[in-house]
Amino acid sequence: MTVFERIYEIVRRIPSGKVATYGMVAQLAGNPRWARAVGYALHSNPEPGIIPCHRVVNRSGGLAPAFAFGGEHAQRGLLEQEGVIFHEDGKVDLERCLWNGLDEGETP
DNA sequence: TTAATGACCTATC
DNA sequence: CGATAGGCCATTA
Repeated sequence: MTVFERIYEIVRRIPSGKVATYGMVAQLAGNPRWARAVGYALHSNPEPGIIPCHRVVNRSGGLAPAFAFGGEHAQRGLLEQEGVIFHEDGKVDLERCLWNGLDEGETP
């Protein structure tokens, strides 16, 4: 049992059309300082295809400089396909697509 | 066990 | 706004 497993649980819980930040995942995982561990966990990506790493972005709303799926371009396409809004800067609209941590409980 | 690594975050200049 | 520095943590070799 590792933080690893826990992080995957959180990432998997991210609903489509929304994105979560490493810090958020870390916090949901149990500790807000696992941000780095989260990045490492996804980098390891022991279960590709099951873990939507493309839904995980940094605090700026931008992805890693070298995404594993095929680059940031691939991620942008995937997120756009899910309904995530992107800015001209190539960053995600955290104001609209940032996951609040709830599977369905929105905040109207 | 020690040392090294990393897809982070925050603060400061 | 861009760049730099430091700090935190877990995983791997």
